Amino acid sequence: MATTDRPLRKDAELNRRKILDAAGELFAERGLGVTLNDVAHHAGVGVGTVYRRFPDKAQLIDELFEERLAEIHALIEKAIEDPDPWHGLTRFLESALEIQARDRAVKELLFSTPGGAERVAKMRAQMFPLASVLMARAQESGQLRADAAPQDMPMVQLMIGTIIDLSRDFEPDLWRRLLSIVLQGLRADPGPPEPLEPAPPAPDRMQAMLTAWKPVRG
Amino acid sequence: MATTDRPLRKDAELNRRKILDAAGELFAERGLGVTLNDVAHHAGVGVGTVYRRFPDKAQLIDELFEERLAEIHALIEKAIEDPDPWHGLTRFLESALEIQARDRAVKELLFSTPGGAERVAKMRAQMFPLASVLMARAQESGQLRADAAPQDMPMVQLMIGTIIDLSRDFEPDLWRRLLSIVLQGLRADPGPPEPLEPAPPAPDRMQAMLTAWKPVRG
DNA sequence: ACTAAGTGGATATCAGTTATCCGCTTCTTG
DNA sequence: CAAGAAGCGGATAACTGATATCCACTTAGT
Repeated sequence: MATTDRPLRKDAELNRRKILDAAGELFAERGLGVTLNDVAHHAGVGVGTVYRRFPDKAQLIDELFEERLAEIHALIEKAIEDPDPWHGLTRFLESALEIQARDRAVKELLFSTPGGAERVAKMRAQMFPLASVLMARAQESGQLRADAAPQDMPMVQLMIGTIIDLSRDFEPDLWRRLLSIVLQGLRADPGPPEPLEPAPPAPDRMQAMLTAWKPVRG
Repeated sequence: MATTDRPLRKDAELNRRKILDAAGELFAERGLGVTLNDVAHHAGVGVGTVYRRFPDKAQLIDELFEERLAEIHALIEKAIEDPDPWHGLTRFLESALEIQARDRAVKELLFSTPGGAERVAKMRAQMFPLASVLMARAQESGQLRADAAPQDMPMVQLMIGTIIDLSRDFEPDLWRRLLSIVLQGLRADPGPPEPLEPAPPAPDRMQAMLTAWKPVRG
């Protein structure tokens, strides 16, 4: 749709890249809520330039995240091929969540359709059967509890995503601790629990984290 | 501060109650984001009346939730007295989360200070040592894993709170399923897992839930 | 050197929230 | 039962914050 047009002027193409880069950075660190004015400023161009290049925010986002989503898709396919099904499952969750930790916008893209991005919806639909396979394998090998369902996967991602958002600016690895707990709870054969990875933050830091937390939009 | 003034006129006092009731309902079902105009309309009075009675939203909230928070406080004190420490712990989490499920505003109050409500901060500070006792007891009895910390408690509440918010309008009890998983992950002596409580929603209902989800404010 | 393409950023527009104002109504009390 | 204080409703002023446009000016490219 965008690539069939005749080539942009050299400087325009450069600005286009600057915009895309700036948007990527800004979305990653502040979420999809950033305005195109912010993006323009951060890219060192005028607002007009951004709007000339991208009809609206949704378009820009679409273009920007096609690759990022494909990345996650690839992750799950790789996880299915892991010889140890449980290991494949946990590695997938970990790596998907690492992406979420690095990029605020990813969670928002995966778990809501701000502008009605149908592309994302399709992607999710594609991933579901893959997640089913991933989990089925871990169940057959007797490692994942039998009553876990593929539907639990996005829930876990969302729950841990909450911790990621909560602690990002204070204790960026804290989510791993909570993920350990959840994974422990998903085992079919829970032996003595493995030690919880990062120690919890000191009570006063917890306090700080909690008061900085912002609730969801109604 | 408010009670030292001379008594309100009869009709004014009545309206005052109507406003408080309406606010309680509205906050419960839509969160703290509702406007005082909404509250006024829902109470069947004019906006002016609300602003005459309450200088601003924060004041209204403060007044409204003093009791609600005390309720949670009482819950944890009761839990400490439970003869079975693990049962006390799980019952506390369940009942606290039931309140969150019933009332959208509670989570926002507990886990953020929108207007700088110091009262809430104090309350949290009071609860922390109680949570410590609750958990210590369960650890001494060998039921709660030794490396769990009181700091994990609010995290769990937040994580499950996410599921509550996600599923409230579709599958209001779904959070219990995820709580089961987390609790399983917190046991020191995990035998064969207990069956997961509510079944997961059908895939298409999951899809609906996820696309309705709104991300946090940046 | 000429023109089509591109640029910046002030600004119009829109939406949503908070809070005020003031003409009118209702209580209260002497 | 009068009179004035207290209270009421709700239109609307004042903000805030975001999106998107417009147009005088600059630059690339033939």
